[in-house]
Amino acid sequence: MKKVTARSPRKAGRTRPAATDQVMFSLLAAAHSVEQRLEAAMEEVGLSSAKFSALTHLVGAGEALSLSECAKLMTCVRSNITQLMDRLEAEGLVKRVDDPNDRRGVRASLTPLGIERQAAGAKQLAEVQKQFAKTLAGADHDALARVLAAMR
Amino acid sequence: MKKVTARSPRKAGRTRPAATDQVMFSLLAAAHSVEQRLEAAMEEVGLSSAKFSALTHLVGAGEALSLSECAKLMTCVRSNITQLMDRLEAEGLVKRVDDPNDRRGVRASLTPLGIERQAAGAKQLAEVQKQFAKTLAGADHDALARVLAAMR
DNA sequence: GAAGATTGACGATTCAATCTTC
DNA sequence: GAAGATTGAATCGTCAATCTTC
Repeated sequence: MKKVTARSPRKAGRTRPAATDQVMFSLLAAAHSVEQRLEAAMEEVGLSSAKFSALTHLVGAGEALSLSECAKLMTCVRSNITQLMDRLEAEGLVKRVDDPNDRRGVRASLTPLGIERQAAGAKQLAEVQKQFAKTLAGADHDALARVLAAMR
Repeated sequence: MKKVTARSPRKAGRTRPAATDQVMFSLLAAAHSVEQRLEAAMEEVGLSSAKFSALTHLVGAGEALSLSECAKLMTCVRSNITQLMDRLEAEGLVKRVDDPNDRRGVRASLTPLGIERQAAGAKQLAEVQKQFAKTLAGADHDALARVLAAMR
């Protein structure tokens, strides 16, 4: 999906409260902007959000995970993981290993390079988060947290 | 891009203020959820967000638009529009017409079916927005609007 | 040479169908 | 038959050529 930009019927001098109908679009636009920054930051270390997410889950697990487990953790469809792992494996960041207990299963195992890359990604993420926090004044930050919690 | 789910280290009883580090992820998750709902609503009338967006810009313009103009309005790359128009044209929602003034140019023209479909999409969008507004209490709504305006 | 559009390739995502193994 | 993984096709997005026309 993406964007869904809505025309902003900004009446000349009006700068005030995002027309109540537009709040939803503002939310989407804000998230989109954050995603862009995040994606750009990841690209600096040769990753994408999807790749970083997969690596992070593997690091967090501390062991090889079956592709199905990865799919569950990333809340996506299995075939997605299959292809994501194809790309990660092609870059030497993970390696597929046979599941010893279940001959149907395949587990994704981090390579040293994968671990290293994940760490680099984590640093990038921290940077983006720091930037994000700085963008929001303290009060706004709390207000946003409260509102988002309310609509979860 | 997508998601970037972060592990939520929710300490037992803690329900409080999304750990300050997680606010950014909450924002992304909230937007993701809204996008899902929007996409689902559009699908009910045989559209996607991208298709609806293109149709809406054409309706708004009130005339055929060059593909470059569409790209500008949708803030995306020209080749994206080429393919989006391919799909819209295949469904009979728009028609490519030669630009009379510039032999390089191609303009996208709405068909009656395209107009009708856009109206259906607009209805779906209104429904999602209504739902969105209802989810947020009045105060939260205003607070969100203010915060998002501050971080734009 | 620059602008308009297309094409081809790839990333990320989904779905439906298939194969192997439980 | 159900679960694990893969494959193939579709959408939506990007970029890097390429072709035609200005």
